Amino acid sequence: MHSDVLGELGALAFGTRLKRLSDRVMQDGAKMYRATGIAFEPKWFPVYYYLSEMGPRSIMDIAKAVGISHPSVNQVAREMKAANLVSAYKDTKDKRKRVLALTSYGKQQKKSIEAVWQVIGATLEDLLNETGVDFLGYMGTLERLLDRRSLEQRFLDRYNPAASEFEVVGFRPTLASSFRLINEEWINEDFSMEESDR
Amino acid sequence: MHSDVLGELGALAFGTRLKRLSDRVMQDGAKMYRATGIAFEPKWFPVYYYLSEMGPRSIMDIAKAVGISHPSVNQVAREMKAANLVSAYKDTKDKRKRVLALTSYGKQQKKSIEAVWQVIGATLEDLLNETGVDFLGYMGTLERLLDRRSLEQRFLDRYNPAASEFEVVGFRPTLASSFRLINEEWINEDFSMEESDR
DNA sequence: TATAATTACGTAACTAGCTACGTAATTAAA
DNA sequence: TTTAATTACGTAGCTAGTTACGTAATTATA
Repeated sequence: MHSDVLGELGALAFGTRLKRLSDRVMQDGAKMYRATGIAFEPKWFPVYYYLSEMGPRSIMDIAKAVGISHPSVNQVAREMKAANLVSAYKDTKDKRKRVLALTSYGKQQKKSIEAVWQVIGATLEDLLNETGVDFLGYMGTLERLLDRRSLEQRFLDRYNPAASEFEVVGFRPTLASSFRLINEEWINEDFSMEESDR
Repeated sequence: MHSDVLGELGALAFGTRLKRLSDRVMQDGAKMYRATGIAFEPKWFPVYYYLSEMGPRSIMDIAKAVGISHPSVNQVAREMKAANLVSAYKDTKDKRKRVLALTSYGKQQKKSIEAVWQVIGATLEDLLNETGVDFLGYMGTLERLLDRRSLEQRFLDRYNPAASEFEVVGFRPTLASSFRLINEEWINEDFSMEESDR
């Protein structure tokens, strides 16, 4: 499809490819819901599912459980409220908390939504099966590896090993500083602009 | 880390998890560049790499090659131009086209950028190796499967098989319409709003 | 060769996440 | 029991992509 420069690049292009794949899947996800005519959006999925399984929960509970930031939960909540799927009320024990719950309409919709989920789930399952491997399982492995030690931390340990907990050999500390130096000169660069700006 | 409701859900949560993982990797990607002090952003990566390998190329060429939309390329181009990494000029043969090229400064920066890429690449390679499987390879398989037949198409064939090319058995066509019906009633719903709105 | 269709591009507005920051409520510490 | 630290939340504004749409240039067709 795309001639795909990214394939050649190995691990370096992992992030770019992952994002491209994720964007593709999410876009088609939205199209799938739209095709069914159901009033539901892909980004509501984790919050709706969590509330329907666990009952009323606070904003932060939800954020932690589904792995997104609390402002995102808030945003989703506003939209789902507008669609009459959830309502919100203050926790009486802890007045800082705002608790979300499915409305009766929200609960009642579950059957229809689950029917759509069933088809989407089967579609994805078939796709993943076609890879011939346990892709979801490997993705889980990756998630757990990053839970243990973030990509940033992994990078920093390698980039500036002197600052690392276990004081590795080291001729690297200079590397970090040299990048910084290289980068500070660019201001005095002479450069030749071409035409066409729009 | 997150108690993770999504793991239980199997293939259905694939998109959500993929996005969450991709967001995580891209965020840390930005942090890695920042840590080096280099004036470079993750989203410039595919465009910069493509131009440095292929020489001057038009907006659409780039968009197709790296698999993003042309407005995105445009946006990236504007930023890279502001950073003096690329310049743009009209194609003299085809005046619709605008061609991007690395500036002399842009070319000259390649060594420093590649030094950073080397460390990022090694970090990612180690991470991926820790999964114990050829994760990139499986991701490639998935990409190719979706190139052949999009997720949306796979869904539609299953959801409304009558409309499919190969006229499958079928008691499903009704499914699509029933969803639509269910969904059109919701306007007349009675619903009980609770307090707390902010 | 005139006209229709297509292509390349730019702009605008939308999406779904994020960080940063401020405020109120709760919990811990002095 | 004051006071300090922490937690929960809301708002604002950023990010990196998207779709939709308009215009100019090229290509194909009648």
